[in-house]
Amino acid sequence: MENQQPSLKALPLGIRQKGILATCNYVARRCGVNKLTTLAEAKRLCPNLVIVDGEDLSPFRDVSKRLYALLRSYSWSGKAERLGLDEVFLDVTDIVSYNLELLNRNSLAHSYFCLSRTNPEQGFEFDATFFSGCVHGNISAADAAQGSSLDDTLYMRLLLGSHLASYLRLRIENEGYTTSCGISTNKVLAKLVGNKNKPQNQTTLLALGEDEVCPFMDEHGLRKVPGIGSKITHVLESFVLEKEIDRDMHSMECSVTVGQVRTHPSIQSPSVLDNLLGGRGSERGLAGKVWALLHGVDDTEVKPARDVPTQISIEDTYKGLNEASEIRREMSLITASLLRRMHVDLLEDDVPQTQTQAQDPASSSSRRWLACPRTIRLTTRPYTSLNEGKPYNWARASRSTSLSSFVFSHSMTSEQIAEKLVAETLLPLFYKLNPAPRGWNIGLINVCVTNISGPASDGGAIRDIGTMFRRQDDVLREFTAYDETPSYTGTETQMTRSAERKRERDDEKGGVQSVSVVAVREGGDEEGDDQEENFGSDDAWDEHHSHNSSQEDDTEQCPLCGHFLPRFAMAAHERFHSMEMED
DNA sequence: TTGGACGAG
DNA sequence: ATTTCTCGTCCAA
Repeated sequence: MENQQPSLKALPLGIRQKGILATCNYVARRCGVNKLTTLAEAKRLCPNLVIVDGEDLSPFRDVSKRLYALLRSYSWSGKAERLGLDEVFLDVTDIVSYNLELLNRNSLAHSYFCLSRTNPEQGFEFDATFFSGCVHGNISAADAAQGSSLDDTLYMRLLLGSHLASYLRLRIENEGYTTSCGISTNKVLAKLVGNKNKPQNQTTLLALGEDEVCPFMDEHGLRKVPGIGSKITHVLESFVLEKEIDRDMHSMECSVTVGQVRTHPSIQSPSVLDNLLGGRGSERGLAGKVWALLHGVDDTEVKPARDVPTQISIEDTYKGLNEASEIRREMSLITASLLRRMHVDLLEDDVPQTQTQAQDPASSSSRRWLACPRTIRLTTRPYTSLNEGKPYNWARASRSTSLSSFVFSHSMTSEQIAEKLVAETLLPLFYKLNPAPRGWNIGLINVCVTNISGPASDGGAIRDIGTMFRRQDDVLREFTAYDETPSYTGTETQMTRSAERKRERDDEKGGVQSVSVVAVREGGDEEGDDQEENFGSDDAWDEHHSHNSSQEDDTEQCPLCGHFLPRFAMAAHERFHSMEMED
């Protein structure tokens, strides 16, 4: 928003959804306005607050997608995990390792950071005698340790990470956005330290061992630790204070710090936590996970970048719907909206490429599905007036079924598809969920498509690694075409020990999923040891490239079975599938 | 596989 | 007006 209307940048701005602010900028936050504050409260705190309707988040998603693609294009490992619309984790261990070896220890002040393994020209000059941006931690102590102890490399790796972060943040700044960033050795530390100098600066956590990591963790409120939510906080807080905490679990403030829990005399091993947190599900890892988090230990990997989301859902809230007609109408609206999202996120990019289909009216419907959801789920929740139920009315209930394939038809209009879907799938699910003949009191409707996998109905396994890389490379090349930023052509990966990750945060928007194909790389790399992966030789790459381009001209892909057919045969082919579905 | 709990923005 | 709208992971039945 601020970018389309730069005049807004100096003003307090809030994004409204229903009666609350879904988010707001930092100017507004200085007035005491926050995420989730009610409209009335926000107006009171900040009378000149500019309010923008956030019912349609498409503009935010678009920006998010662009910036995510930008960050991702710098990754060598492909590890670029999106967190919400405006945050990204990048695992840059490989880039940092490479540049660590490039360093000339005799002239650190005139160093060069290489961003491409294949093109030495791509990079930037920097001064490796200091960290870029803010540093959290005791530099002199660490510096001393650097001289004496073995771990001078971690110090230098963090330093390199800080310069890479600055470079990437500058790229995003050039696009018109402000960012903050945390640089550390794992996700939880990077995220926490990234909070230190929001919203316009980055922070590197200079902590070389447990002796420095624990003090850093200790000062944080329990609830601030990502991964420790309201439930766990409630349990642990009650325990250390030796009393039941009555206060609404959702209130963000939690007086208890990580340190209080970590140093509590009764909590000296994960097994004690196990007793406290054992009660329900997640039995297996939970206690150990929490224990590790309290110590700043987090060995979860930064997830590989994805090209399609795993689920897409649209929901809306109401103050109690009771009429079948209303419910049906709202379901139609939601479904239509969901179909639009599926087009944006799952349909192949409408690339200018082939001129043949440029003015063909049917061209928009000839785009291929990158992936198809196989399941649809309807969730409802009863409307709860404010004082009726005190416990958290998170009473959602859902029913799901397989998603009929006519949804991917190229020969029906979106309106037809939506109506058919409501009539044949969603209403039945609704009645399964709410058998009551009358008196529904619907407070929320959510429609979600999930179980998204490749267009060929093969269960989602990526069988065609060559195609996968070709598309990824195309994405990068497109990007560099109009932005003259580096791209890389190799897809091999190399990891070394001592993972280093960094996280990027965009101010009001950012993050994303991109529309292309890379999908999940199956196969685990184990933490700690060097990882070598070699897929996709250049030969296979070329073969698929030519193969595929020849198909783009006069054939299209059946979204149901993945077959490529001549355009004129597609309608009949779809009828074939419809008949197939009947029985 | 399905549905719920929980946690993230 | 305390609950917006998503997205992801994990667990048990």
